[in-house]
Amino acid sequence: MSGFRFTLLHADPAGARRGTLHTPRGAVQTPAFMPVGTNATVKALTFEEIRGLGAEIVLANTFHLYLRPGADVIARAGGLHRFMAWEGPVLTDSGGFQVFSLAKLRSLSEDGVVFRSPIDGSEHAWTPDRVLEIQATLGSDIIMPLDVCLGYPADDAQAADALRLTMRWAARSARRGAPEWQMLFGIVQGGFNPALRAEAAERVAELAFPGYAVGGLSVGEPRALAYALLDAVTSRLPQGAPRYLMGVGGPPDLLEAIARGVDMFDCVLPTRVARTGTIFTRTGRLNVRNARHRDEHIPPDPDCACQVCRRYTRAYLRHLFHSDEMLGPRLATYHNLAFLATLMTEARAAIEADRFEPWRRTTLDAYMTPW
RNA sequence: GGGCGGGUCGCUUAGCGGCAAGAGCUGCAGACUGUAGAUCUGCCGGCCUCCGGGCCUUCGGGGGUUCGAGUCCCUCCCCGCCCA
Repeated sequence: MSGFRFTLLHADPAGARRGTLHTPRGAVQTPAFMPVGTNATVKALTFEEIRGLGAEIVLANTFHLYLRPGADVIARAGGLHRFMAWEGPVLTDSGGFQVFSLAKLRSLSEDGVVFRSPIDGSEHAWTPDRVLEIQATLGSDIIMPLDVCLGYPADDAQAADALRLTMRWAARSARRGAPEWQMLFGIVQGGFNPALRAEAAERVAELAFPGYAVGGLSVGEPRALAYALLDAVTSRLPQGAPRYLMGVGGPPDLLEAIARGVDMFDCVLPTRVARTGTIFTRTGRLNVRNARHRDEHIPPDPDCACQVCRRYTRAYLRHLFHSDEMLGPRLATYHNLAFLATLMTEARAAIEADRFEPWRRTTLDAYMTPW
């Protein structure tokens, strides 16, 4: 794992952290939001645009790319970065989440999972080792171990079972380790019981991963519960390693999680909702399709300085969406990602200046939409 | 002038004696958190509602038959196609 280093630059008294994750493909300033490029594409945008809007790292998906076009194709292309023409760091998800949410799970055993492809029904067997091997073939920078993902609700017995298996897989993954040019994170699961989460955090931390992910949150559980679970986890992770909250990306959630010591995020929400016309603004989310925007000849978010907000209007975006023009999803996607990039930039500045809490409160108060 | 076909929610249409009346589109809203350009949900004649429903006005116009008519009959108007 040469070339990787996480530097904790500053910690807010309340717990928010400002850091830099150095990778062989560039540094990532944290807290950071990682746009999701499941199929080796952040839907609707080019990577030039992704770079331009301020993203320093993107997520791609092992599950999807393994099934199509196949990790071997990507390897022959010269690796994921060359394949998709993104020179910055890439984090790949292990595919654990997708095996449980998208595939037809055939069996779950000590050795791994057997599932059917949602694309062609073909059967595949994944072990923790195999998943690391696939990610090595893909050539991503930060990789994740196979884990067991639960939906909400899940009772403690289920969560404990899933956690035990996830932990044994984590131990196997840690033993195998990653090539020196990759960074392997550990994943903390544990369902919806704070005590179980705390135990999971401690045990994953014992495996001494260079970074830690928190999985299985924002899957339908009450927000207050998610925050409590997060508290239980981050307080038990080593200070010197980056913490990555998987799958979280609503603006208020990001601020709450940063306050709890999270450094990295990924989420499909900003890009997914953008494709149906929902955009983030400093006063909350809004749907540009709505009739009230028909004659609003103002920027999508008047408080945003992104390329979209500098050139286009709500009325125009509304027209694009109503006309089913592909530029609508493109502009909305660009704006939402730029919005989060800016939000992260502001959060970093606030932490550095020891004014994260007041900044967070002000920002949350202005952001009226409750999610 | 003659022969067919047709006029039902903004559009396209279903309906063939019990109908405030089905579908699709549009429209009006909502959902989406390790991806889903997908999809799903609610509303879409008016008024009231204790949300169970209640009342009123509707299927080109007028008249009629019938307990009951968008549906059957007469008549007028309009549209499309064909023949002259």
